[in-house]
Amino acid sequence: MSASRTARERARAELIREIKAVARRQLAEAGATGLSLRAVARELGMVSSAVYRYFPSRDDLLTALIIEAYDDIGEAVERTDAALPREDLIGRWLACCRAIRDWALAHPHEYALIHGTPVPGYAAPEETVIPASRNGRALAGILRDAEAAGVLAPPTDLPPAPASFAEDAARLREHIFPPVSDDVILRALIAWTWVYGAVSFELFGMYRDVITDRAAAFDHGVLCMARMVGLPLPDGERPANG
Amino acid sequence: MSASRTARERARAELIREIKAVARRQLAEAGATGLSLRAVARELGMVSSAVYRYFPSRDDLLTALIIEAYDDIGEAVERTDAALPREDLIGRWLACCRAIRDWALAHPHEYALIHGTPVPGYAAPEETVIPASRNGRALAGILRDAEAAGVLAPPTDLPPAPASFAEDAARLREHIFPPVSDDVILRALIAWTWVYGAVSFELFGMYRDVITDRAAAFDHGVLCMARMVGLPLPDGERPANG
DNA sequence: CACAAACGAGAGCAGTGCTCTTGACATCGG
DNA sequence: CCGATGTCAAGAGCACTGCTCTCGTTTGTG
Repeated sequence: MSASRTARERARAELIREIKAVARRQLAEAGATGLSLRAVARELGMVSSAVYRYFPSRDDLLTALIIEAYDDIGEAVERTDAALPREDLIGRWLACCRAIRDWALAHPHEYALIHGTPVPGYAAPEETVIPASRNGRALAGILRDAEAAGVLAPPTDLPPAPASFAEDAARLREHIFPPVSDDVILRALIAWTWVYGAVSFELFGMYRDVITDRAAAFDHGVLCMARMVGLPLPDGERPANG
Repeated sequence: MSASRTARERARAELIREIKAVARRQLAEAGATGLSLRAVARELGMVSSAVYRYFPSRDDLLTALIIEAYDDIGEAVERTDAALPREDLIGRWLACCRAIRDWALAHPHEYALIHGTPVPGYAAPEETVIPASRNGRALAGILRDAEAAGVLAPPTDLPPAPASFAEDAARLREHIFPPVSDDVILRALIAWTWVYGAVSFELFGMYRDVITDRAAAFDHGVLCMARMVGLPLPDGERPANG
């Protein structure tokens, strides 16, 4: 299985790896539209048509890189989460969100690839749907542990989820979310949305001349979102209330 | 002034307008990277090099289109806001956010241009910074009216803004925000971030197989954000509390 | 051993952004 | 009124792109 039989297959797998490695480097330097199959081939010392033996088109190579990027950020978040004590819920939540931001800042072009404008005529294939949900899964796992520990206390002064969300909530509850109310599930999606919105805004320059200490502002937003879904805030961040 | 003197100047202005119109149509159809100077020229019945007399490079044409897009969405929001009674604060807030979403859904490629991945080596020039803040200004205006009416009641169970935000808050308070606390200003920025994050997620397919009734979910998120900044919720959405 | 599949190399097609030169035209000063 | 000046569209051309096709050659297998 893992040990490819023939030398040809081993060479093929190795070459695919090399192509992806070079492509990823070029992607990191020049961005998605700057990724050139010919340039990749040139750097590898072969001719452009040879690359087409391994990736039938430029978009296929791009798709492979997108999947790698999803895996990369997904693994970064999961590793961060796994390194923390399970009972430190808010610490895990904050760390996971920070991991997303840190990864994005370290890999701006790859982040743009997976959370930015889809390339020209490029439609995200089905293969990219599953890895895209990994980060959401990690955050949902924290919610699950919070629910199991009985510490989930969502604020009651927010509007109720719309009735049309009930079916979605039921499906999500079956697959990745703990058995919490529709409200909490939708708020978790809102939080998930915000995290990526904030990272995108920061990366695409929207906070220029607006927010200086973006790391601190990001943490603050993440804690606000945690409060919204019902996670207990750390003592230092809990406001004075009677 | 407005009446250009020579026939040559008039012809030039007219041609610039035509180029931008054709380019915008092509942009709407094929996206940013699908915008081809040669194709624009072809459709206008002239040769590619002639276009360079009016736009020194493809990026300059793109920049012009970006500015137009900012103006377009900015005007859409402001017109929406102006059409509502000033005292209907939450109605204006909701309508403005909906206007952003509606515009983005109607002009996905242009939205991607201004809030998606920056094009390859393209760095957003200074001209695009000012029009980018128009939408934020509209939302801040609602906050201003709410503060003036004395109905701003931000929840107290959220963490306080970090100290490092004080300088930014002071500057923003001088320019576009009403004299409210640092907390409220930062929460408004969080809300602003969320709105665009949600629109981007929807547009880029992140809600596929997650949220079905995206309009309702968007409204719900917008109301949650309104509650977070302290706007009074409409009666129908206010949860039962004592 | 023979045959088929896989392979690298090269030529070629249609397209791109952009530059440079050329010749026609309009505008303005003397 | 006429010539100098500047603007214009057009075309050729450069370097690049994704992609296809055809060559021999190499490699693995029946």
